[in-house]
Amino acid sequence: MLSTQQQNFRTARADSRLVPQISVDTELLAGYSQTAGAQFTYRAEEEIYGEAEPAEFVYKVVSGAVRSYKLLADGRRQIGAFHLPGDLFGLEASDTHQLTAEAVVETKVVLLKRRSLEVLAAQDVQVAYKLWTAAAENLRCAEQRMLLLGRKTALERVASFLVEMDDRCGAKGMIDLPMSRRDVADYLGLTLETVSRAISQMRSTGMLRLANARHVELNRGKLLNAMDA
Amino acid sequence: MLSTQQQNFRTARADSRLVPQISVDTELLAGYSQTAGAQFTYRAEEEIYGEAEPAEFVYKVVSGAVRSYKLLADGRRQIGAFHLPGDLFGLEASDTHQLTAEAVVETKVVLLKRRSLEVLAAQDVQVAYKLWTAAAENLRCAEQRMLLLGRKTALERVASFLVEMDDRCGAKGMIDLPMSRRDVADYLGLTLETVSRAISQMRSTGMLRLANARHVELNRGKLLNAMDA
DNA sequence: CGACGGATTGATCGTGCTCAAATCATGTGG
DNA sequence: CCACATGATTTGAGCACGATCAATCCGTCG
Repeated sequence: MLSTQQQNFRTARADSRLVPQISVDTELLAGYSQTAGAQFTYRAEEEIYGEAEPAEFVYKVVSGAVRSYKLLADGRRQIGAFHLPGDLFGLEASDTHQLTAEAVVETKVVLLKRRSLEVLAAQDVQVAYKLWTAAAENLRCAEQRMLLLGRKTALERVASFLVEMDDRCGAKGMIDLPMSRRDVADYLGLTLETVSRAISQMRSTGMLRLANARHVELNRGKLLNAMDA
Repeated sequence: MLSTQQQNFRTARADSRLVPQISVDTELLAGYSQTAGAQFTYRAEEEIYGEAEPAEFVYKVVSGAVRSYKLLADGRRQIGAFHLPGDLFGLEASDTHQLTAEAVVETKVVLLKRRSLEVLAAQDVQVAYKLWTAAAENLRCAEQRMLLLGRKTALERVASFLVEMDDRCGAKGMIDLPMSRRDVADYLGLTLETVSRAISQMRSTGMLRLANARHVELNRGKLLNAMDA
């Protein structure tokens, strides 16, 4: 089911303003190791939790990739975030999850009981403070995405996405996308055909090259011009 | 310059899942009263702070309305949130603001030094915890808006907006919009003409009535059907 | 090799945007 | 009080970007 390229998507996270899930790891995982350090592996396409389910755990991606999304009644889907190795997700303040989370490819995560995290936060100001900055960082990414979804053209959206992924992955200019064109489309508020056409157009204008559909080599200079803020 | 209807927009906040800025008031303002309780009034259209400016203060709306937005280089604007009486805004974890904030109409705010809030949070777990839930609540609203911006039709967006405003205002089913059609459009990722047409269509199908352009009476039942999730 | 799912490309359609004009509301000065 | 100016809103006409429907193309795996 899994291509090797998909399985190999586990590069180190680079520092970036665009990274949606934050690395509060230090403090959080100090407490984390005391409480519940279960590692778990989800198969590709497997659901991790559903929207409106009780938020029992917080997750940290070890390897693989996760998509968090919302659905409308008729099946329209908006992916709110992709979670890559190093990212935390499922960290709600409310007691139920706000989005559904699924493994995009085979994905290893470590689990932390939300309850114990809250206890920790109630005792340790450092942890509580980190929870705040984590949420605030996610909020900043969401604000950036609102600008993209509300006001950018298809080409700008795809360019922004590729640059974001490049920033979040290891080798600069070389991206192994773990997700399908449909996932990208649902992340950017487009259709998969429009995403494909945008990528083809970028290829023809030398903004990028494709080793295959999932492996992209960026010409960041040209791409950033097409991107706007 | 200001219509009386605009000045009168200061209804009490109702409890709602859609409210973007949260009421952490209790704890925060306990600390707040110790530190800096300056009240300030901004004229309509006046800038409160600019994107990328140092985030020196946190604000709480007393009366009026505030818009927070981002711009692209060519002037396209995405309003990330409207802040109504009772809402906090400008509460960043980073040391610079991520959006520009402007008074929509004449607006009274109370100011709190961000620095003193951080000091407070470092001492008091309750405050730090409240900061987290505040940011997380904002994040939840942002996730909801991403679904709207990425996947809803014009009609659904306007319907969702009106219901949101209704939930956030006092008298149910009666809304006094403080903002122009252009502001609404930039909040919903549409043009002002499309917003106007959507409202006209809703009027003709009995979903709402207009006393004037800014005063809307909703038929929530019919409206909610047109809205989807 | 053939089958399958994902991606690309093509042709056409439609929602929402653009450009433009008419209408309405509010405020000003005669 | 009314005529007029101004700005916001509504409405109209035509267009364009991205969606939809459909046909290959390609890579992977049986």
